[in-house]
Amino acid sequence: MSATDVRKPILTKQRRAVFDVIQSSVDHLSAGEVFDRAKETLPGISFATVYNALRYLKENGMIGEVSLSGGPARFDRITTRHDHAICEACGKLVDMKLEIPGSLLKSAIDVSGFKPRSFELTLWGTCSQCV
Amino acid sequence: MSATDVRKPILTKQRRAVFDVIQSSVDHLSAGEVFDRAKETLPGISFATVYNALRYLKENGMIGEVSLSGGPARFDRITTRHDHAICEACGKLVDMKLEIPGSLLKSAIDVSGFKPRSFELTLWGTCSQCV
DNA sequence: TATTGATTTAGAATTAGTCTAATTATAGAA
DNA sequence: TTCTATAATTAGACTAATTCTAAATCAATA
Repeated sequence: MSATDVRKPILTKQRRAVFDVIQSSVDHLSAGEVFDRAKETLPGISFATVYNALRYLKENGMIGEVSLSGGPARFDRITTRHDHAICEACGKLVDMKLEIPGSLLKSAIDVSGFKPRSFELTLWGTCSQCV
Repeated sequence: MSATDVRKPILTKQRRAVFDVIQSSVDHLSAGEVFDRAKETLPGISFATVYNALRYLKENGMIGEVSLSGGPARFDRITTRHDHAICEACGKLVDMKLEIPGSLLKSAIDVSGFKPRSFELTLWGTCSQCV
C-alpha cells in the first residue's frame, strides 16, 4: 500500500478483535498475548489470523510495533511518533513523547542520506523499581 | 559481571574467531552469518558456541548488538555509543555518530524516571539506492 | 443466485535461539 | 609433570516466534 493510497482499512471481526485488544491495553503486548486476549471475545480465532491482522493493522497505520532484543515483537496502541525507555532488568517498556530537535533530525538525514519516514530515541537503563 | 569487574575477557580460539569475524565486517551480521564465516577459519565450531561467544563478547563490551523488527539480532563491531538508520525497503543498516543534545537526554531521563545506561536515535526510511 | 476475490482456518514448516549432557581444554596445585 | 577443578565446546534436542500452505468460508457484486 503506497503513501498515496487512502482507502479505508477493512476491519473484519477478527481484525477488529485484535485492534480492540491492543487499544484496550496500556502495555505493549506480544502476538501471543494478543492471541490469548482475542480468544476471549472470538474463541475460534487462529494464531495465523492474529499475525495477519497485526500486519494488516500495522500497514494501515492503526497500530505500532516495537522490537526489543531477545524477545518477541510488541505492539503499540500509540501510532503517533514517540520514544521508548527499556528497563534492562525487568523488560519494562515506557512510552515517552520527547521533542526531538529539528537540527538533530537534519543531521541524521544528512549523515545517512536517507529519505526519512520516522525516528525514535530509545533509552536503555534501569527503571525506578529495579534500581 | 558487574560494572566494577575489570577482569580481562578470556578469548578462547572460538571466541577470537567470532570476534575477528565481526571486526572484519563493515556489515551488521546475524548469528547465522557469523557462524558461516567463523567456520571458514574454525571448521569444527558449533552453532551453540557462536551464540555463547556472541553473548560473552557482548557482556564484555567487545561487540554491540542491534535488533531490528522482523529479523534476527545483528552484531556490531562498533561498541561506542552511536546511532542507526534503517532502510525499510532493503534492510540496510547504516551507522551514524550523532551529537545527542544533553537537554534531550535529560528530558528522556526525567520523563522515564530511568537510570540511563545508553541511548540511541533510530531513523527509519529509505536509503539512497532504494528511493 | 452465482461468481470472484479476499479472509480465515488448522496445522505444517521454518527460523532463531536456548538448553542439556557428554567431552575436551585449560589453569593452577601438588 | 601429573592431577584436579573449572570452564568451554560440542552435537543435537528442544522451545519459541513467526510464516507458509492449502482448503474452507465469507462477502461483495454481477
